[in-house]
Amino acid sequence: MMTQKPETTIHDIAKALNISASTVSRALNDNPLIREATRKKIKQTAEEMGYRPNVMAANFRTKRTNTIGVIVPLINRHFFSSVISGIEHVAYQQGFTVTISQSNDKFEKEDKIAHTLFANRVDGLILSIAMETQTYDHLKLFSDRNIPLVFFDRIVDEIEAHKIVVDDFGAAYRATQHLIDQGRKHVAMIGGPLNLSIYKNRQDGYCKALKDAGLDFDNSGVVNNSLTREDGVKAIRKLMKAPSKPDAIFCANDTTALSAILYLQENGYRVPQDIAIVGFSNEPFSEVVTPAISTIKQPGFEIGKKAAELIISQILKKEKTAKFETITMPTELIIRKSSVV
Amino acid sequence: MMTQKPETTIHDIAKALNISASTVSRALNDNPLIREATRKKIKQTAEEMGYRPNVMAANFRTKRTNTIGVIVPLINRHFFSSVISGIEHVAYQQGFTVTISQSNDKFEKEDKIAHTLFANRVDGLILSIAMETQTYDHLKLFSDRNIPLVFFDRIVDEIEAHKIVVDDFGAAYRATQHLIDQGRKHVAMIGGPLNLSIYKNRQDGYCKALKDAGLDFDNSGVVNNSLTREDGVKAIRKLMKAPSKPDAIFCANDTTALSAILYLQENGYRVPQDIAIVGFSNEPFSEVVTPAISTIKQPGFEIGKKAAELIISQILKKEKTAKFETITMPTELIIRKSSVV
DNA sequence: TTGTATGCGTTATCAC
DNA sequence: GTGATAACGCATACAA
Repeated sequence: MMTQKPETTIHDIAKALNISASTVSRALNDNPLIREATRKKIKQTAEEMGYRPNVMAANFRTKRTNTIGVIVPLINRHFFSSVISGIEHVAYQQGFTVTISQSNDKFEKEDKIAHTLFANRVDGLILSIAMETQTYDHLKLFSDRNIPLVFFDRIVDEIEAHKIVVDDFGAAYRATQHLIDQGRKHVAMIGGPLNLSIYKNRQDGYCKALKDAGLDFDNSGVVNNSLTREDGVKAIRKLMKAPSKPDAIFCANDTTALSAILYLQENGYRVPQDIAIVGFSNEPFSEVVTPAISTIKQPGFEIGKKAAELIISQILKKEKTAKFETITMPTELIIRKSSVV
Repeated sequence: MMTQKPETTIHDIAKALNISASTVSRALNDNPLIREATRKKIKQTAEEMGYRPNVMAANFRTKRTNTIGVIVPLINRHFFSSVISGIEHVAYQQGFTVTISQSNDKFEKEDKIAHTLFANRVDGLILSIAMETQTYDHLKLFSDRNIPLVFFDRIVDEIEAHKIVVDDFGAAYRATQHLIDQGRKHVAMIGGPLNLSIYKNRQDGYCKALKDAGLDFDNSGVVNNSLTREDGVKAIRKLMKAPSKPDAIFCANDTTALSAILYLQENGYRVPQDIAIVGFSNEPFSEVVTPAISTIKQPGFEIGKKAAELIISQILKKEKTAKFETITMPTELIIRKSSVV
């Protein structure tokens, strides 16, 4: 059983220098009221005595934690880890700490995490909601008390907050149009759950592109699922069993695009000659798979940076944010081998 | 300017029920001393009054944050984000929060982060050190004060702590042996910085395999760098310019294995016929690139889970950990097209 | 420019 | 079983 040597506090430093603790506190916080010489002496003594500020005490006192909470569906997913990386990058520069949790796309977990983060008094919350989430009381917890909230990717229309999205509609439109430009007439789609606006928007963009091109939109040409590798296989199988087979498929993510390509190759179809494919997200594998997947590039790192900037600026200015904006980040259609003969 | 309605505290509840705050505190913490009826009444009132515990105050008082700090070189890297995901998974179950930072492989940033996390009084720290890191005072900060520390992947021999590694030596040995088994005689290597034991061990395993096979080890057959995509290109270029060209290359990660494959294909070499390749880590792209990359699978998620379990068990038992262990997680050599004709 | 006094909300130590 | 009280370390309003 070791006896811990007690941490030195500002009082210890004060005593050592025969001054008051408040002066020490101010000096350590670079309060301009303190004379330069005093500050210098205090800082030096603090250093010598091995002083480590007790941030918990300061947080408790100031009711601020300098901590940003982040909830994503899955940490271990390239887009989300890129966003997290961007958030951390900015947060670090600004002296904030980042607490990360993953909802695993489950509402229940998201709900619990939100309550935990709230109880821990994070200064702000950045999140992309779970696929399952349909009610938002756990988020109102924050917005009701003016704790800054920033949504990205999977946003919530019902709550007022800054939101960062990409132009899913436009990107999907361009992707679909690109397939049509290649002379494809039966462009099918593998889509996500429509309660999430990003998937709704991607689907709408796809439909609009078909319509504008005068192609009749046939409902059997769209399969909606949760966009996993396995779901992708089921979806492509279903599409290929339909009476009128597609000659192109727009997939709402790269994972299902990959499923489709692998399935098609295994079953004797040629990609892109028989069936052209476009995905969404530009996963790391998309560039190197054969054929390389045409896709929509989303700037994950930049989205994270922007989200952190938005939340920190809200945290630092005390007034309630008057006007919330929805920021649309640029996307890029990357044309690779999977869609061009 | 909104006036925030003040949070209700245990004192408010106490006043409302004409009892003492300590009783409220105990009841809310399910202290068995409190009579069931009292507890029930208190909890109900707390609920009605919208009571939210002030975790900051409790942390301050108890000197515990229920927070685990994590430092990785780069969040946005599949292996690390998998580990983080595993850590979060276990931490969530056990009621811990996870704070993440990335060192970007810079010593200076790692140092600052360590100090910040320490000041924030994380209950424990899990980390994989930066490539640059050569001194460890910032980590002694923790070990000196018996704050649990768990290393994974890039560990530090000089500090006593639980460590989680994979058998880099053995895995590299098997990978190299596999290449030799394919009849390769000139097996080169693209290695990482040797101050990190994982890369040292991988290189040693490679050398041992050559030696055991009676192949003479030629120093010009190894190029060490920081294993980025670009470094990989430089390395393969250098290897192919050497007087005796390799007919196989063991790469210390999949990123450089990919660099090598792409470079070789562009320059008219066939993989694996002319040159066989094995990587390390099993990145998501490795399975789907053509040819698919033979590689060593590291259980990132499991490593994260194990790290979290180890640190939490240390946090919960108050005594100083007497005996530290180094846990070796299993790896698997996945043989794909890049190494087998 | 510095010092004094107070309180943040909770838990822990004593009492009763 | 419950209550009164102190203490955690710091920041700040106010005083000097």
